Amino acid sequence: MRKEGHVDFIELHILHHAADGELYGLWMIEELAHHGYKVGASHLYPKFHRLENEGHLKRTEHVVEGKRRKYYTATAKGKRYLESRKRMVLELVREAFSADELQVLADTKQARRKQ
Amino acid sequence: MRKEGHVDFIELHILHHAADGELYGLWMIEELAHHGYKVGASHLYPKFHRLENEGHLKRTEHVVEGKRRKYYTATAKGKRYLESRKRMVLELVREAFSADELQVLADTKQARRKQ
DNA sequence: GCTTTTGATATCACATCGTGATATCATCGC
DNA sequence: GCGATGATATCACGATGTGATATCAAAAGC
Repeated sequence: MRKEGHVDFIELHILHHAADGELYGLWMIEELAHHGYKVGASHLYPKFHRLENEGHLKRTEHVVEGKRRKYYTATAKGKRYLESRKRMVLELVREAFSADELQVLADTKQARRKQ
Repeated sequence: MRKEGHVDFIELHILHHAADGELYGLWMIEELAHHGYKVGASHLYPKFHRLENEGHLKRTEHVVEGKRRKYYTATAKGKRYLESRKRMVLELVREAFSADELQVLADTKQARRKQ
């Protein structure tokens, strides 16, 4: 892996949330679990470290509710990388889903926005 | 990898095409290249073998235009597996894309269908 | 104020997977 | 037959994923 032009789904979820705000390990593990991804700490933390080394994530350590956590946010580079991968996801979606499925998807999203 | 509940993008592309009709190695490599995935033979063939062993793909070997090829199609199990993974993709898409992006996607798909 | 518990991060040893290079194989054109 | 071509297979190595276990800091119990 790590080859230019591949899509790692868990990485995408991480970067998506990190582009939106702060996240930390255990929270991310639960978030992924809600989506059906069974990701352990030994999978996630090394990924964080790699993404940080690559300059896609930025770490800020602080204490919340008496818990020492390492929060990550996406860097500008991380956001650009995320967008490029999202474009690849769209290509698969456009190809593999029917027009009806996409319309339902767009509708439910639109409806939620109006609430 | 190979953990229950994870999404492998290249596998998804393979299964999508295999659910639609026959495919073989070199064709799949080119198809993936068009989408920006730089996948080599040493990546793809072992994947085929694994998917076949798992009962997700079925192989039928025959000669076309004087070329001996191993064609794969998705089994019923492979199609069910594909659908379950597609649902996970939709969850990411619903979360990571804006209503406008999804509407544009649905529209372009609809337009193409009418041609 | 020391110990246990709890939330959190880190790492170890092993397995699986991805990668470039190289080998093998069957058929065609000559 | 023999080289060229399209196609599949595999090797050796590096990168990643995995379950188990360790470590760490602060809070709660006593």
